[in-house]
Amino acid sequence: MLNHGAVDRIFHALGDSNRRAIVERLSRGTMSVSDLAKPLDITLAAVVQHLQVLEESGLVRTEKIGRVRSCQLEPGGLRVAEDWLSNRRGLWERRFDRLGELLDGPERPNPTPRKKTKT
Amino acid sequence: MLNHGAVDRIFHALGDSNRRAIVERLSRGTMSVSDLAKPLDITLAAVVQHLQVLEESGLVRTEKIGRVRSCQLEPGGLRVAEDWLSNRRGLWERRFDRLGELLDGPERPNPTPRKKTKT
DNA sequence: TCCATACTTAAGTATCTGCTTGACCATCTA
DNA sequence: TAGATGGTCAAGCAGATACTTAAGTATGGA
Repeated sequence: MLNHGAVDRIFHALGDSNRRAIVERLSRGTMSVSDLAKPLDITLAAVVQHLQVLEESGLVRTEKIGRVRSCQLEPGGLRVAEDWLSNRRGLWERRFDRLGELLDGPERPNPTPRKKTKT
Repeated sequence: MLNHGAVDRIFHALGDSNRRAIVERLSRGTMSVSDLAKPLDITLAAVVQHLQVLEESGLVRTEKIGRVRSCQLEPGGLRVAEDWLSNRRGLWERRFDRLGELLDGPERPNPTPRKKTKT
């Protein structure tokens, strides 16, 4: 399971609940490492390690100013994950619609915006 | 990190690349366990274990018909993850916009991190 | 009935992960 | 300049995780 594309790193990073908690807090605003650590019931060092993972995955950007490291969300990272999910869901739901058509005619209450059929 | 809400289970499940590969294939159509296993370079038993995790997280539904277990995607599971992500991103981007307005216009690429106030 | 197919389950293992401790460095404030 | 504050780094450990093997069950077909 040693893959390591961008998507892999992002979903791996989001797989941990403390890291998701960090993303959650950062979505409400930029924050220092020790501010992030405060409500987290783990040591500062552990938070730093989580931040490393988050930064390598592209979900978070950090910048050190003086002795304080300021952390902020990188929305593009979230976007990548979101897109992966919505593409998969889209594929499935389109397939499902087509099956519905086959089974009982063109009576779909949910009009999927159809573009060109690829493949 | 022994949380275990729905979101936790879903992101944990998506954290593994083989499990994501399974979701990927299932997004293209219903499939049996051994069909899923074929391109995966791990044993059938391992695939069954991954499917267990996916099913418990609500990302996949399976049904046994005769001796074949047929697996399909549960789009609602993907939806939960998607929503979590887009909510966080939304929060961040809305904050970002507001800050941009405050500063001087709708196009601030780099919000200056404020550092002077203590407490 | 016999064999193959399609899983299922349990037990064991190697590797990974999250976390801690403790020593350390850099910056700020009095 | 001294001490406090904020963060960094490395080593090590316990438990989680992904995986394997091996033995077993249920179903389908000849």
